[in-house]
Amino acid sequence: MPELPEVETVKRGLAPVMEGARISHVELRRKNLRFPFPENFDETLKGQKITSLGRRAKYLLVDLENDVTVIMHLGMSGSFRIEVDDNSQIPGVFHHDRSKISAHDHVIIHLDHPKGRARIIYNDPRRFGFMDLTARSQLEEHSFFKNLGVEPVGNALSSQLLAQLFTNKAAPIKAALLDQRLIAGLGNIYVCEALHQAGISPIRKAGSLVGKAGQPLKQLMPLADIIRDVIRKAIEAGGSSLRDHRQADGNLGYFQHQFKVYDREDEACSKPGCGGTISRIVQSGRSSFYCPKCQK
DNA sequence: AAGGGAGCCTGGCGGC
DNA sequence: TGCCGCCAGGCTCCCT
Repeated sequence: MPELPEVETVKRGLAPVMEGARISHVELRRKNLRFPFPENFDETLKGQKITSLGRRAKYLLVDLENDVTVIMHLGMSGSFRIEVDDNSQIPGVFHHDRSKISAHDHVIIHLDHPKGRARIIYNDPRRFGFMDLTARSQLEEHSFFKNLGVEPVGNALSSQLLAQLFTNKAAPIKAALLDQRLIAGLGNIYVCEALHQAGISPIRKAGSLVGKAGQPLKQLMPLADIIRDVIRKAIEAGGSSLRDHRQADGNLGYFQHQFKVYDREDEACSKPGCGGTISRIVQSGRSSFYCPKCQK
């Protein structure tokens, strides 16, 4: 499920149960996801109090009181669900029907929260997700993080920065925006949506939006604000729920209803007065949806 | 050296 | 109904 807004939504859903809770034990139902779990994964978590949850790009971060951070990535199909005991009174967490543990439930984190017991279950059919451990102080040096670009929400992302990142880039802007070393957290959906709003074709070479003096060309100017806006609105909507994929609290995100181009091949472009038709093309192995009439 | 493609996995869907 | 091929929100490695 996870681009940045979905991971942020997961974090917010898990926080009321996990923050301040103690991990009584961890069940690993297999020895690897995309990568093997670290040797000492379950022992390191066992007995630890969770001090806070965080997020960097599409990574979920779980801080423990022993200054270890658990790094979690949901890949393409990872999700969490929360199950609480009947008598639990954990604020902001509602009781959901206890479901059976299924074949793709790979990790179960058992929690003692001051207001009741709970368990956090990680499910991932395709197993592109992964988990790792790091000392909190070493996080930025970790191989997952050391080459990550700026967060797309927040002031670091500006048209000036985009111009700088795109200078002399021959790659299509679609690929540049998906490159986590430039901007960290964007994925296929939100890149398609942002480019449509900005009226920029995904095929356009990134470097062609930058002037000779390295300044953002007029067409590039609004893109930074548009990206920020798309991501913020998606977070507000609780992310996007494709194929009924649920958030950790059991709710569905609803941003998918606001898609203007993603998965809308052959539909009319929604831009007022455009009259174009949404196309699907493949760029570096991934679908790009765009309107050839108003995206240049 | 940057950019494109294959590979990692499983499940769901549409077409025949 | 059944089978087959295609597609999927990510990321890394390898080849050119």
